[in-house]
Amino acid sequence: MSNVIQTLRERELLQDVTDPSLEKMLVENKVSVYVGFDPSADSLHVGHMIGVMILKHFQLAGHRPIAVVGGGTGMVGDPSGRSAERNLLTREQIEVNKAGLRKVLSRFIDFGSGGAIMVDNADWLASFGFLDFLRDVGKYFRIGDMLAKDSVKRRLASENGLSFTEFSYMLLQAYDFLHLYRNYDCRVQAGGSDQWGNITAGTELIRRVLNGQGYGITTPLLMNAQGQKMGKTADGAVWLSADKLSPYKFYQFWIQQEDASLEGLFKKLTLLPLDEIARILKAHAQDPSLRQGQKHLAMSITELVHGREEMLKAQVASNALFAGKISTAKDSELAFLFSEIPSVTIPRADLDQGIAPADLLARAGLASSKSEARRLLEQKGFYLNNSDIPYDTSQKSITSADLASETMMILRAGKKKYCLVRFV
RNA sequence: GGACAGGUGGCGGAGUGGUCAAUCGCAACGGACUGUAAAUCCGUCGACCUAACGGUCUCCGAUGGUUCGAAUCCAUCCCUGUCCA
Repeated sequence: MSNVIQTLRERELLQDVTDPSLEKMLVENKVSVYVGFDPSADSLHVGHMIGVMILKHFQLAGHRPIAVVGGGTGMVGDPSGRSAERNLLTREQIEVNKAGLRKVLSRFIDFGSGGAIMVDNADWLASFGFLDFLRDVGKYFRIGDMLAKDSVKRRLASENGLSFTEFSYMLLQAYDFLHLYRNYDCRVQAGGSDQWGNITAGTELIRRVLNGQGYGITTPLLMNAQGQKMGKTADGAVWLSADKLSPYKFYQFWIQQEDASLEGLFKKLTLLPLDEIARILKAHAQDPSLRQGQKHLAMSITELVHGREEMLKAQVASNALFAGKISTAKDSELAFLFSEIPSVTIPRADLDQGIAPADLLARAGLASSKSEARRLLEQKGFYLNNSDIPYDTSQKSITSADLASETMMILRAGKKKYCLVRFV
């Protein structure tokens, strides 16, 4: 059996381990490992990818991943790493979200027979009576220990404080681990570095109740070179499902990464062998302006997340758009872009009458309001049909003379935000 | 239940009767430089109308009130924190 801990270490996926004997244990035994996913949305985003990759590496090393969906804990809310209590989710919403998570996860991890499993902690938490919980779980926790947790200390010191519900969260997560340890022979829990307190609460509980040995590992959070959390764009989170973020936008997100982030992203989020990563980075360093590294990264991750076909489409669309001016194209050449990049359809009659540039920008969604569209025009940030000179604002309206092909027009806001408009 | 401190734009945080659509920082957006990087510099950053000058509307937890005029004063309510019971 391969040494998964060594693999994680090499790929910058390992921050901390609760006990050094874990490495040896994992080499000698085939075990189950769990990562929890919060059902606060119906999909996962890049921030979750680390946890997903952990499960993936464990599976590749012959272990069994358990994806725990927090249908029960999601009703409470984890205070770790957040500054204020979040809104509680309804039972119905959690069900919807759970289904979404399963769909995304199954693209990474093999849930086939004998493979990974997914469980919902609502199955054992929901029917757990409060008095039983206090007696069977609560009595193993010391208030002093709980108050000493970093996540609790920070919140107590903040002006938001924390509610009893949030304070109790660690008991629930600790109990999850105990339950999985008992029923699924799950020996390891992995999570982001902000989960350390919750994870050790679990290993402690296992020790006290069963005199057993559970292990925990934490991973670094995804950061850029400036140490800021990664994974947010202007549109929000970088989702892993195509219906929340198109493969084109996903691909673009990676294309736009800075040089300094490449190595870590390759190691953490792709399955490329280390020597190949080294080779790519070396080639990139020869002439960074070619952006070979970013292109390779975008290809690898997009293929992993959306599949080869979607990756290729995103790649072709990107290459077409970022190649330069498009003024005498044919509909047949542009049509494939319509489903790939942000697109709108506008009645042909409107175009024949002439559309004010600010109107068009707002309708295309490149500006959130007309005021913003005007601003963009004023600042020379609107480019028509990929021209390299900004739209001439002395022109009052856009007409059929501005079409790039028979029925289409390509709008660009700033350097890299595109919209394809089709007039029918 | 009591005492005190708070609730301001995506976030942080000024403002404490008019000159406030609200200083400033961060984030975001546009431009310059580049490589669809980074760093730096310049500009913008509630909505609507206008080619523009400019104008209109909504806004400072909620609701009422005082005033020619309120984010700023008063009342009630809601929420948060700290301490006391």
